[in-house]
Amino acid sequence: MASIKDVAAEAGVSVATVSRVLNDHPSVSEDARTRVLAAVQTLGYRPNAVARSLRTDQTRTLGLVISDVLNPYFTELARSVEEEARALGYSVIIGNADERPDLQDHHVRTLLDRRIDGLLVSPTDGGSPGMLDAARAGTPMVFVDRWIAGVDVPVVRADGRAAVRDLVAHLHGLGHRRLAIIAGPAATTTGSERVEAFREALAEYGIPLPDVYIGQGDFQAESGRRVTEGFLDLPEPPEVVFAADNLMALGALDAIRARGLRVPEDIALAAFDDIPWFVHTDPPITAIAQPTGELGRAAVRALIDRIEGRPPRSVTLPAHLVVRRSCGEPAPLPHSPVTNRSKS
Amino acid sequence: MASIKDVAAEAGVSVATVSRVLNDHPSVSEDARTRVLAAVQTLGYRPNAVARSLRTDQTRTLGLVISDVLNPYFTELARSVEEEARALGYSVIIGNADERPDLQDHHVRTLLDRRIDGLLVSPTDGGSPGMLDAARAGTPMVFVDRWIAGVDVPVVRADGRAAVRDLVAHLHGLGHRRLAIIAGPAATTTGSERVEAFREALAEYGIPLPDVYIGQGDFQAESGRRVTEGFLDLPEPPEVVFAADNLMALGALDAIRARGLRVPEDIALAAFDDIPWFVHTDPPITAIAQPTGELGRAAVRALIDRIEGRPPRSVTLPAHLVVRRSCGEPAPLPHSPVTNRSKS
DNA sequence: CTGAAAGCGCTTACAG
DNA sequence: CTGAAAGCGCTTACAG
Repeated sequence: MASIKDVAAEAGVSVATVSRVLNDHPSVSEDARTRVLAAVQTLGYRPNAVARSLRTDQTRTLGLVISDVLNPYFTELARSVEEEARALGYSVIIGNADERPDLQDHHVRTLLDRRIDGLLVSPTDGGSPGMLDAARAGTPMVFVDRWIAGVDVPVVRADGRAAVRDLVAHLHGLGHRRLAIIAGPAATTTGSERVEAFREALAEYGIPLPDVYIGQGDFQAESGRRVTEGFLDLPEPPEVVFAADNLMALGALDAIRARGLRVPEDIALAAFDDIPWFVHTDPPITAIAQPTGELGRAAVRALIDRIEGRPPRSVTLPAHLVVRRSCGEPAPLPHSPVTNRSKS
Repeated sequence: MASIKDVAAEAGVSVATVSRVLNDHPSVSEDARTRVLAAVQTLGYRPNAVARSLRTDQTRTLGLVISDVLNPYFTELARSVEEEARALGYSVIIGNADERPDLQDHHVRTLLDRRIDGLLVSPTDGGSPGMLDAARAGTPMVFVDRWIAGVDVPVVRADGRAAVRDLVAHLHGLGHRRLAIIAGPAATTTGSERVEAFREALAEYGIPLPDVYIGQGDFQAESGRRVTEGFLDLPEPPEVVFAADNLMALGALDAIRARGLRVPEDIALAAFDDIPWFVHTDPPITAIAQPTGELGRAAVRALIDRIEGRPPRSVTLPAHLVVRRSCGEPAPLPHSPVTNRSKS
């Protein structure tokens, strides 16, 4: 691979001059510029980003540590992050934590070792040691979607409270009174906040949220299945299951279907996070949609502000309810009346 | 951030010695080793990967350029790639081409500039200039899923021919005779191969594949919608639509539903690539499943073999048919008999 | 406008 | 076993 020395030799100038034309430095003669450019052409020269980074102490790279690449929500987030970063002249390296704190830590460390300029993270838990260290060490950092309290890092996220309230109103209007939730890990903000929002919304209707109706999931499909089975085994199973993310909703559907039950006739289902497939599931699933693309872009802007010395701002955007048929409305076709469980 | 010099000073040795203990070089006294390790501890020292890479001329990083992150198939592929790479001591940087040759080129260039040790690519088209250059320049490279003819690069992919034959047998057995396909870009191998496999399988039953039954898509949902609308507008619309990937199947469903038609009563649907949601769509979708995880792992192994000087091998794994209900079997419940289109 | 030189943080022959 | 020194490929004051 040709190096800057080769280009300098080919163009008959010093490496300093080559570097200057490559970096658009103003004081370069027109003659030198054209000769360097020609040499770059003939040699097919591309600057070594590793060397440049070592010298300038910046990589123009952002790290993004997400909780689960297999979750369409994060994959969409990742896409918008990369897009905005690219538009602003940065690359992004994604680390997938798979909802595992140890893996999250692995990626944070690796990313920091590579000297990324800043870190975007959606923490998997209360904060793995490596992440906390990074935050304390002053690494430019922004939390997206999930965040950690007590750490001085800007947060870009969606507020689902109003949407959850709308959801509960919708469910209440349909006559549902026994509502359960499949929660995410309590150590994660989206895990606990969604439960709290749900509890508060229920309280407005005088409906309690008993512990047996709070299933502990981990945002992955398998946990949705397990928790739902537990709900269905209850002496008084819930009429509605609200999954705190789309993957656990998938697991819930698996469990419900395995029992030969139907949605929404036997049990209603709603999910946090909307995905294109929810339109085509049987039945279409009522969900709370986040402005995912906006979140990703805002997070990148905040992080780059921080990196480039401008004051970063936290951003909170509203989520909204998308009503479909999985909770019982609008009066689904009354097919296959034989069910073994009925609403209260 | 502490550098190797700081550690050396703290431990009272030279930087060479620090480097040796960090790299497990045998000739270091026990005493020096413990002092260095202690210094590393107290300073929270982490080696600068950028400097190390510049010096050793290796980054222990693999580049993965995929066609579309929003496609669950690629996201699963990416996950298995990262997993296997991590197990073998490598990191991976993902570049998302969004099915755009120009973006693919951007990522290949950026990755090469970063001096990744090897490149895994699922080419978006016949080969963008940057990619071809890289292959010719001898960059360690392996094609996954899609490949480019005439380039001497190992290929790790699935062979869907047998599965497509099984699919056609299944469709023929259900009485379908007018079968259409939503193809991927002809410039991509999976785009053309799937059409050819389909055509050959149909030929075995004496069924032709007229041009009007070949819709040109680009592997993204919107094209599936557009092509399907075209099919439905035909004087003699097909009885079956086979989408060459899951995203175009999603678009097809959107289009079918927009017309108020039902699957499979009015039109059957099958897809290449299986995803968890296909179990829960209305109706569950018959699909051809690839051994995605295996492909990702095999591709990483081949690439690392190449990087580390061992002869890499191309790998072809079989895909298989997963029959569900979207093509008409097993005799779906006869609900809502009022349809405006019937089978031949 | 231009070049020689220092230096970013490492690793690794080389000499001892 | 250990350290001084060179060098990876760049960028950037500094001097001219």
